[in-house]
Amino acid sequence: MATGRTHRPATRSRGIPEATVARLPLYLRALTALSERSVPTVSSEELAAAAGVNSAKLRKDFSYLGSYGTRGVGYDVEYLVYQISRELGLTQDWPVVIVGIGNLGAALANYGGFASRGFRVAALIDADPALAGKPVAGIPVQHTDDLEKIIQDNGVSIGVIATPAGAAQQVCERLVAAGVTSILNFAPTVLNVPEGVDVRKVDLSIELQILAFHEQRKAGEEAADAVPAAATSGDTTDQGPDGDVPAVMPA
Amino acid sequence: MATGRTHRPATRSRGIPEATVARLPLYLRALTALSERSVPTVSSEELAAAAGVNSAKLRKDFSYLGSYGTRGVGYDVEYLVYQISRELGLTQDWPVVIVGIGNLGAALANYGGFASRGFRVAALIDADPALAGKPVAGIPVQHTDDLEKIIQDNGVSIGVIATPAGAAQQVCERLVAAGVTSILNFAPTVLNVPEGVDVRKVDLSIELQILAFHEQRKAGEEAADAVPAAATSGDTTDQGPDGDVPAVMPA
DNA sequence: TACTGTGAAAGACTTCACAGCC
DNA sequence: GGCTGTGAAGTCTTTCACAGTA
Repeated sequence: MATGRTHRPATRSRGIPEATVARLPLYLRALTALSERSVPTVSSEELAAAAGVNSAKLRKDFSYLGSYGTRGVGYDVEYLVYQISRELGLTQDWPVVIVGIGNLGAALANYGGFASRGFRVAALIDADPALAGKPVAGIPVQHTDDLEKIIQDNGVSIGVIATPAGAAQQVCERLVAAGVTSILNFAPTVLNVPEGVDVRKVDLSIELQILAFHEQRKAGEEAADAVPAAATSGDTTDQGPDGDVPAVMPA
Repeated sequence: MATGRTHRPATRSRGIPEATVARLPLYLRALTALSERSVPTVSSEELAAAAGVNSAKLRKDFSYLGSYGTRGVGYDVEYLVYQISRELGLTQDWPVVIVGIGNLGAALANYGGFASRGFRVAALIDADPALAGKPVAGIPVQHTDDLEKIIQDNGVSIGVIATPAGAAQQVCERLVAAGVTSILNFAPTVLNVPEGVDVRKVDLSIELQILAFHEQRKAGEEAADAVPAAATSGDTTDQGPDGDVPAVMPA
C-alpha cells in the first residue's frame, strides 16, 4: 500500500513479508491482553481467534520470526510478547511529534495506545499562534516556527501529520528536511517524499467508502433474491458471493 | 474479457477485486480535486501520480469498472467521478451513527470528509449522561439507552465505534441487533460479528508500530557496516540473529 | 501519435495438509 | 494426542508489454 519502499536486494536479512509485519501489532495486542490475565501459554488456534485471523496464517507469520513455539503445547505468552516487540522495534523509545492540533490532533495526543507501546509524544505543533503554550493532553502546543528545532532537539524520526490537506505537503517537507524519516499521515492528500522516507496514511473517509461499497452490494443482493432480473452468469447459490469477506479485514 | 458491452455498464459486474475497491476512494479524491480545478480530462499517468499509485494498476482497476476512457486522450474527469461514486454507492445518502464521543468521536463528528461524500452523521451516542444533550459539531449527543430507537428511526446501516476497547463488543452487538450491517471500528479490539456484517478497523497505534518496524530496520542498515551482531539487547535464550531461520526463500 | 484496455507473466499472500516433535 | 512449523498448492494482486483505437 503505497509506501515509499527502500528495497535493497536483501542480503540474507530477515525478509519478513509486509503482510506479516502488518499483523504483528495485532498479535501483540492479543498477547498483551493474555499477559495481563496471566495466561502462561497459548495455542495458535486460541491466539488466532483473539487476533481475528486464522491459525494457519498465524503460524506461518510466526515462522518468519523464528521457532518460538513448542509442539504439542503452544507459545509462551511472555516470550512471544518480547520477541514480537523486539521485532517491531518497540523495545526502544520512539519520540514522536504531532503536527496539527485540531480535533484529530488532540485526540491523537490523548490516545493511550501510543504511550503503552514505546511511543512518546515529544511535542505538539500547530500553526495557530493562539494555541501556542496551551496544554493539550498535558503537553504545551508549540508554534510551527520552531518545528526544525523541536525535531532536532528531541531526536524525532517519526512525525504525525494531522493538519488540513492544504498544509500537509509543506509540513511534510519541513519534517523531512529536519530529519524525520517516517510519517503517519492523516491529511487526505498524497504526500510526495524522497526515497528512504516511509509514509503510511490513514484516511477515515476511505474506510467508510469501502464499507458503503459492500453495504450497497448487500442491498443489491437482497433485491436480487426478490426479483431475479437477469441471470447474471449465474449460478450457484448465493451462499458465498465472492466478495463477501470475513468479519475482520486487513487494514 | 468477454463483456464487450458499452451500455448500461454492469452495476453488478462479477467481483471487483477487493484491492481495487480499496483504491477507488483514492482515485475519487484525486478526481474531485481535478474537478474543482475544472480540469476536463486526465491521463492514466497523471491521475495515477495524483493518487499515489502507478498507471498500470490504475488502468487495470478501471478496466474492472468498464471502458470509461478514450484512447489517445484519457479520461473525462466528471464522468469518472460519477462512475466511481456510483460504484462505491456514494450517490445515495448514508446515515451514520457515531458511538463514543470522546476526543476521537468528537474529531470524527467534526470531520469534513464524511459529509462531502454522502455520509451524514445522523446521531452521536455516548454512555455518559453528562454529555447527553450537549452539542458536538452541532449535533446533540444522545444517551446509549436510546441506541436502538435512533438506529431504527434513522434507518442507519453503518455505525462507527469510537468507544474504549472494553465497551466496543457490547456496543457492536447492540448496533447489529438494531439493524446495523457495517461497522467502522476505532476501538483497539477484535469485534465478533455474525455473518453478513462487515467490520473494518482503524487502529492508530498499529500504523505507528509498522512505521517503527521499518524505521528500526533503516537504522540497522546504516549500522550494517559496523558489526554484524548489534549488541542491542541481550538475546539470552534466543538463538541469536546468526543461526537463524532461512526466513524467506528466494522464490 | 498518444493513450487506453487487457491478456499473460510474475510476484505476493493465503491456505492446505502433513511431517515432526513434545 | 495435540500442536507447531513448513513445503506445496492455490488464490489474489501487480506488473509487463503491446494490440487496438480515437
